[in-house]
Amino acid sequence: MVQPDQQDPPGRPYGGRSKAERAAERRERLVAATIALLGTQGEARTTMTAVCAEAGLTERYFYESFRGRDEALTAALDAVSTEIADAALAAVRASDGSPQARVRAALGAVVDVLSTDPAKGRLLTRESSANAALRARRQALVGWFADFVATQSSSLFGDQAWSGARAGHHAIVFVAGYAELVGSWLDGDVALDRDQVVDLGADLLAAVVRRPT
Amino acid sequence: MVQPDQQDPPGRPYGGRSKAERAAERRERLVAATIALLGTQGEARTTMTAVCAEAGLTERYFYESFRGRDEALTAALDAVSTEIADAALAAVRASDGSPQARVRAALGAVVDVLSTDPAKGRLLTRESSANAALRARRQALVGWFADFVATQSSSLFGDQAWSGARAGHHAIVFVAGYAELVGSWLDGDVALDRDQVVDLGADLLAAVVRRPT
DNA sequence: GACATCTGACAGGGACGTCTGTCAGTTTTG
DNA sequence: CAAAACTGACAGACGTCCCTGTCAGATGTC
Repeated sequence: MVQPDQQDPPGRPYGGRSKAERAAERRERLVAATIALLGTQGEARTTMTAVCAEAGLTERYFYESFRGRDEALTAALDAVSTEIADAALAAVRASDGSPQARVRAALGAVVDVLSTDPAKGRLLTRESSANAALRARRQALVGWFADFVATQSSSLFGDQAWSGARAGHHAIVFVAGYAELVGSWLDGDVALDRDQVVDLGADLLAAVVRRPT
Repeated sequence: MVQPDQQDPPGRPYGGRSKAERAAERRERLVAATIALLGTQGEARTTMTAVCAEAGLTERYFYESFRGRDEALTAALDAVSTEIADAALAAVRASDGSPQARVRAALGAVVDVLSTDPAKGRLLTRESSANAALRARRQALVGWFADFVATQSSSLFGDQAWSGARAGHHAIVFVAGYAELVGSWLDGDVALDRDQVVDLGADLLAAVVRRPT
């Protein structure tokens, strides 16, 4: 019998790390490379070959983590999305001021992430609809962020806020619209400073999500 | 001397129409075909070959009107954009009610154009950022529509409206956000009827562009 | 130390789209 | 009726990217 004693551990350590660790690290490098390329070169130039070169890996390892180019693109979009969602949530939790102050904290956290690494900003605000797969994911994310905004607003503004489906529709407009504005701001097409962009967002969120008094 | 008597008219009639007429008609067919393909098949499948086949013309005539694929794509986007701008302006001029009623008339005209021919809706709300060239044109159009909205709002709402740069920024959010909402509505992801979508837009426009009283 | 696995480099088939060129047949002009 | 322009069909070079496969060398286990 040439059968191995155990047929489950088909991976052996290498360089001191297990197979799973190595694969995870490679995947991370590939995602980071995809984010960098998407945000600097654009979707069209973010080819599999380019991603592998940027990550310092060969095509074989690409297929280890992704079924194809689209999966890497959506993974990059997901990574940036969860990062800003986490940042916004953490900022809300860390803030203990008025609802308006909490909104500003959350928007400030988002704006800071996207402007500190402009590649992430461009990826999220511009390249996120450059591809059919990205577009589908972006739509889902807009819906997710809209729900997030509606829920948070409801708990922040209480009775003063819309609720239910209407709040969701208004939030969609805010999320997509503010993303566009931030994108233009990152491009230098909007003459505002960081605090003004945040304040503008807070004002608009209040105007859009709160009921007329 | 074999020189022609006149060197300017290097085109002769054919089928009863002048060269310029024929070229213009072919260009129109190509633009219509591009709109149809962009709006039904998506940007990726809107290849030059496909556009020519859809228009019933051969590649040579493509280059008669466009330098390349990108020019045809942006021409299609421009055509739909001017159509809805004209429709909105005509609706405002035809309406003689309150500012709110005029806004509803304008938004209704836009929504009707985009829902009557869903291809135009998808093209404008989804595929308009599927390509680097389209994205650049879309950004310019968002700015243009935002100025349009700000100007119209200013004349409709008078002192109650923001003015200047701030109005422009708010209008960008409204234009991009409402486009997203209409796109979702066209996809069937928003459970509203036509009038509700229009009213929602009118409410949001008022909330976004008017000063808090 | 022998053997299996892992890694990186690279070559090349296959598919697709762009763009140019040719060629026969039709319509118009002189 | 001849010459010139117009039209439509099509072939094929060219470039790019996706994806698979091979191969030598490095690193591990037994």
